[in-house]
Amino acid sequence: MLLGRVARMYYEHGLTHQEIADTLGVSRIRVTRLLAEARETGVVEIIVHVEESLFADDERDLAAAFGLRQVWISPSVADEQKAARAFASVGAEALAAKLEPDAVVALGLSTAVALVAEEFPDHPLAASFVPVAGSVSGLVNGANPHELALAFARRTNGRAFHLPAPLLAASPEAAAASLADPGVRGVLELAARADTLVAGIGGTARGQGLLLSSLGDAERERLLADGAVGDLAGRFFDADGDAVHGALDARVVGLGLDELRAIPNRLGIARGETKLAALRTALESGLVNLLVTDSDTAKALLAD
Amino acid sequence: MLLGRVARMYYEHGLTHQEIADTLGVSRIRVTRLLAEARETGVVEIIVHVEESLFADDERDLAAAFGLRQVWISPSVADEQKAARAFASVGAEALAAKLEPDAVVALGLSTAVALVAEEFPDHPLAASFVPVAGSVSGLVNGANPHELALAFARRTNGRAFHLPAPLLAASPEAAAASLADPGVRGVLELAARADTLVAGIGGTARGQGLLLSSLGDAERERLLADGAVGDLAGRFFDADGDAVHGALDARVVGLGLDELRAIPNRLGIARGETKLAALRTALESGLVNLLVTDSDTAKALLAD
DNA sequence: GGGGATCATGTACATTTGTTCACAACAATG
DNA sequence: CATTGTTGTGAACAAATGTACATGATCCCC
Repeated sequence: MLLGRVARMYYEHGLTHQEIADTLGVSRIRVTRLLAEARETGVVEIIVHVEESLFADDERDLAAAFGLRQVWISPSVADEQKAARAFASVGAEALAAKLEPDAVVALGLSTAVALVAEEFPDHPLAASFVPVAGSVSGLVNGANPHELALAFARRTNGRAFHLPAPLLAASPEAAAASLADPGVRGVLELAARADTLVAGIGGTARGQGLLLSSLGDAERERLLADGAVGDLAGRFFDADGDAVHGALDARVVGLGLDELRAIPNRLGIARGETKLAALRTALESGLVNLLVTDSDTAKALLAD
Repeated sequence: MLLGRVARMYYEHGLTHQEIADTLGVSRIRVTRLLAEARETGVVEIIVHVEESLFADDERDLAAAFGLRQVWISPSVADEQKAARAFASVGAEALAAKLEPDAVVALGLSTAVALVAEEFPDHPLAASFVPVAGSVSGLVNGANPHELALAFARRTNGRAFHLPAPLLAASPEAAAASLADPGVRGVLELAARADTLVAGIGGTARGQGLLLSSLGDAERERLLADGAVGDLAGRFFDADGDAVHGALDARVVGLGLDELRAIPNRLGIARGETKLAALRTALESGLVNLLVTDSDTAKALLAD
């Protein structure tokens, strides 16, 4: 077990990579890689014994300001990749905290949620993961609700459901036909009874979010004219947090805004300046009652 | 709790010192130091999940070759300071493994044992620590048996005993007088009944060990002429592992070699080329039945 | 027995981390 | 009130670590 020896020499005896390489007769780079592997595989476990969360005060303030049940904040850093990972791991922590064994989790389609799935720890909870809307067509590498449900299910030893329908049907009639399908309806009914919703919150900037980016400019303009300020799991809402019913809304195959709002735990996952307006509305109108965001966004939300 | 936030940002979110410093508005150096503090104070705990020890095969071979009950080997590295610390921490591990609550531990005076005391983990065992010989006069920073016993006692919430006598009396008569003192005798009798002896093994090179370095060259020559190859806790032995009785031996205030040998667990702690001959004899003659050494010394001992 | 992919490896470099030093602020001591 | 030690600080440097890329091995499929 070379890996274990390397890990112990490094973490228990404080030798450098080079020293370990010399005593073991391997290259330094190999030691570096073995150590990375040891951390990834859990051979090396690092525990920080701190009860309080990183931004405890901001989390408390945000919860109070918007009447949220709980808030989690990840650290903002310049390095976007790192910030995204930190954000996702805080999201995973938040979801894990709310998840009970055999829970039913409704999943909104969102790149943020997809990242959370990646970071989700391996804990056998046997939960069920159910998409709240159909899939986008084409390759959207890993952000399709079905893959997403699968990723969560794999990590929790749970079950993943598939909604065999497009997120956006070609016409209102086609959407209605999809919804009439027993398989589709069954899954959506299950999603509606979920304990917990996990969804991203999207803004209305051009090209933002999986739904908007699949629309033309004309349709987007129409949405804005109808008062849309953002979307939750594929459903656009206006400045009061009410659903924007229109041509687009009728083509979406998924739970409606009121059905989403009926789910007890509604965990919103969003960060970034472009999402601020949507986020503010979603929080004020109670669309979500649990929030994961980053510290910059939190500060902006609190700066009122 | 700045410390905790820094630790979590670093270990849970993988930010760099600089990134943490920027988000928290402190200097990078401060972050570096806080992280070091977090590791030292145990706020950050690093566990390596590996059952097998570092040099399991050599340990097994050495135990078999010399009929030892158990052997612990620390990694040898060029950096002497680091090697010493690794050695000491393995020594601490070994002693901790053999220590039962309320045990009586006899302590041989040795810099190696002193280092072990430094590395000994804080575990409340309520053991008693008893010197097997008197103190050296003058300042030998931290290697006096009394300080040594205190250091162990502090970390185990145990009791430290003091032997109010010099290691080396001015004359055989003075030594006898010391031994006649009820306080001294009481402590030595307790030491003789110890469950475990922890002692360094010294060679006979000039200036080596606390005892030899306090002698003149003439006395050392005399010792060699009498056949001494090394010492255990202040008592010199010859190539057969038998006591070297002579002018020096009569002046030492402490347990005799036979009394040391009567202690059930005898943990020898020694490493280095200069100690090889002494170590080999001590092992072959059963002066110790438990051994802590480093990998270079282990290899040399096995190369027969 | 060739391609062609995948994997492991090491070199060279970039980044990150740790350490030494000099200085300043403060507290204890004469 | 000077003085000595103690502590905390950051700048500058030295060391350690991580990464991108190039190379060579190995396997697999045709």
